[in-house]
Amino acid sequence: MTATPSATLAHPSTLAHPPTLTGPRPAAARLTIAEAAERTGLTTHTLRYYERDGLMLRAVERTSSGHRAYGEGDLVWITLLTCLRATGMPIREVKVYAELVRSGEGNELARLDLLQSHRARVLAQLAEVTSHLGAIDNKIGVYTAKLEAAGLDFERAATG
Amino acid sequence: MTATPSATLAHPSTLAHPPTLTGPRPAAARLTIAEAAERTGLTTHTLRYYERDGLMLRAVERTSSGHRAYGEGDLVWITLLTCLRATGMPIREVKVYAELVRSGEGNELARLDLLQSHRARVLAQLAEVTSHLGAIDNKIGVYTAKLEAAGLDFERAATG
DNA sequence: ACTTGACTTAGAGCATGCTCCAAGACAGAT
DNA sequence: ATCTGTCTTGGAGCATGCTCTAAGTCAAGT
Repeated sequence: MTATPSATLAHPSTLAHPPTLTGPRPAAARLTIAEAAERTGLTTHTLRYYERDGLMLRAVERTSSGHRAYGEGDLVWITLLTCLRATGMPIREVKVYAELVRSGEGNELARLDLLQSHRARVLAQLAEVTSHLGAIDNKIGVYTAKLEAAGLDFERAATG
Repeated sequence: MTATPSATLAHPSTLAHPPTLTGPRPAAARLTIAEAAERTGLTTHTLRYYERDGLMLRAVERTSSGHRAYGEGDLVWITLLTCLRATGMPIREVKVYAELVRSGEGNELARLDLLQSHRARVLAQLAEVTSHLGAIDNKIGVYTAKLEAAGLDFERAATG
């Protein structure tokens, strides 16, 4: 389980030192897809699916044997994806955002627009859910009162 | 367009007076499925689907020609369904709730349990979304600052 | 009588977002 | 050398929740 010297990238979890890379990334710890899945809370299936579907900024790096090697930047990006998805942004739109980021600087206004209109939708949805939750709370109140009354009756009957 | 006397139920929207019903419901205004759809914000397709799928407390009444005639109670129930669905309760579980209500009094505790655990899930989800929204807000802040800085640069360049 | 329009049904189709499968590659251990 | 475990791929499958279609019924209008 020691670091094996390799011209290309060996299996990430076996590396004590970062290998020499030909890509544009600086040396950093790499994770297998299983490790990335654990850190992000997604499944390996979902990670592959996201990459296939164009949600990643670029193809994830590979080891010499073709296995994915996730870097810190990948994890940060996946975390953002998770925020967007968890707030209900459809994959289609996440893809648009990814394309904007991928195409480099100069479109910050477009990114901001996208995020802000998403934000507005999320706020609207939060308000809607909260309001419907209020109605459900009322219902809960009705049943609670009913059961409390029944409970008192029961106690009265049992006591008296 | 006046009320037509009928032994059974005529087309609801043509009725000036409630017809005599053999069912257990008291006389009340009845709505066509299109009207019910408009009032509830659902589509006629969805209303039929909900009924087929067992989400209604009982089969909706019919006119003599077999058309659905929604009563006040139906609309109230559909409103509750909408609250549950809009807060993310799966149809499967709405069906369980409907079955509890349908089976009459005596299971108020079960209904309360169901509603309360749903409420807990909704609160958890609201918290999660709110937290992720915070991360998105940060991102928005970053882009806003960036663009403001660029705007100042632009103004400086244009002015000086 | 005929047209129009809203309704009926069973059942098919679709959008979304995963989730899983089968066949194969490869590294490390025995 | 072979076994084990983790990975790879393309593509199929699935759960949810509608959404729509086709063929037909019916009542009212002309």
